[in-house]
Amino acid sequence: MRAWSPAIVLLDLLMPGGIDGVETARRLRALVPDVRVIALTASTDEARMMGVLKAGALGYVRKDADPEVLIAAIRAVARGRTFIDPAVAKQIAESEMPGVELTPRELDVLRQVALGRTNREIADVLSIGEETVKTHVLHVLSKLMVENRAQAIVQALKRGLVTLDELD
Amino acid sequence: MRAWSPAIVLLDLLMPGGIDGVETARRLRALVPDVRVIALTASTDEARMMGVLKAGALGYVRKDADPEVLIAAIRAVARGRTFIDPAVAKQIAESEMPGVELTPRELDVLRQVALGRTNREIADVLSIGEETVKTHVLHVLSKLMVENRAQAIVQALKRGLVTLDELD
DNA sequence: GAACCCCTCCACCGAACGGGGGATGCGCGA
DNA sequence: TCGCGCATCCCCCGTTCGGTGGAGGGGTTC
Repeated sequence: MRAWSPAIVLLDLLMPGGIDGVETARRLRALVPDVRVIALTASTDEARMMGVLKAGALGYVRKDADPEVLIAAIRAVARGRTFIDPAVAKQIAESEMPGVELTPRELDVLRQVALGRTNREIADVLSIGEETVKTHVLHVLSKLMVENRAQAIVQALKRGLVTLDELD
Repeated sequence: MRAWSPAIVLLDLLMPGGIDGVETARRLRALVPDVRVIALTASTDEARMMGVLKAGALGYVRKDADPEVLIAAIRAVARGRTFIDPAVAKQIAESEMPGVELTPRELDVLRQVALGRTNREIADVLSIGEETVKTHVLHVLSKLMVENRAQAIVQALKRGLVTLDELD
């Protein structure tokens, strides 16, 4: 059974009527510590992914991924590296972002606000009226569900609407 | 697959018989400027870390880190933020702390400012007078060499006086 | 065309902010 | 003892913000 020592296991997490895939991975690694698990899944459930990674899987690939991705995963894992399906990574990245949709102009104003500019200054920079700036700012505050520009800045940074690096 | 989707690369720095991971990161970013690199490594070599960050990586995570850390890194990097494995960050934290020296009280006030609180609210939270808060705020603005609280927040974040995670 | 969003602008108001004067007390080190 | 930094408090003043009410034009969608 353990004749092949460091092997790679492509473990299907989709086990409708069976054992939990996460538990399987855990037991597998308990039995054969050197085994390298690549989780194959149809879902992109984040909780599940974390679970399986905790269980010791090195790779995580979606079933509908390109064969190249799977090959890359196998190669990476064979070398002891971790590999996460870019599609999954992307999905995680975009998940749990309470869809704030700012208009382009509102984003312009928000960036200026994050620069610490006053409404008057923003108006000059964007070549619009100060009243217009105030309108945009109020819309931004409303959409971000905050009460003032300080909180707006923090939210913008948290949501990646603005990055610290571009602030100077 | 939207055009602006940030591509995230989990780059393994351990490349025994191959190219230097740092160089790889550099070339990667040269080819695809928008790519966001997370460095995965087994070592905690500080020089190497600085090198790869200089090469344009946004994240730096140890291979033996908890999956949560990896997820957090992906999230942060997707939003354009940098992410350093807390374990690694802690290790190098002692080495350098450049910059401004705020008194403990000023730091308290600064954190409250970053929470978007008004002077009046800060006064209540810290159980001091509003006038006192104003004094501290003015001192902070002066020390950080900024003109208003918005800029103070940005500077505080840049200098690590406050972190995004503790803001809620 | 009607409904709707986005961008632009205006007036008014109270609250909050930034900056300038001060002042008192406390502790710590020269 | 005498500074000096820190923390606390006070008044005054002009500017800026946040919130409310609008209004008009351009664009898309149905």
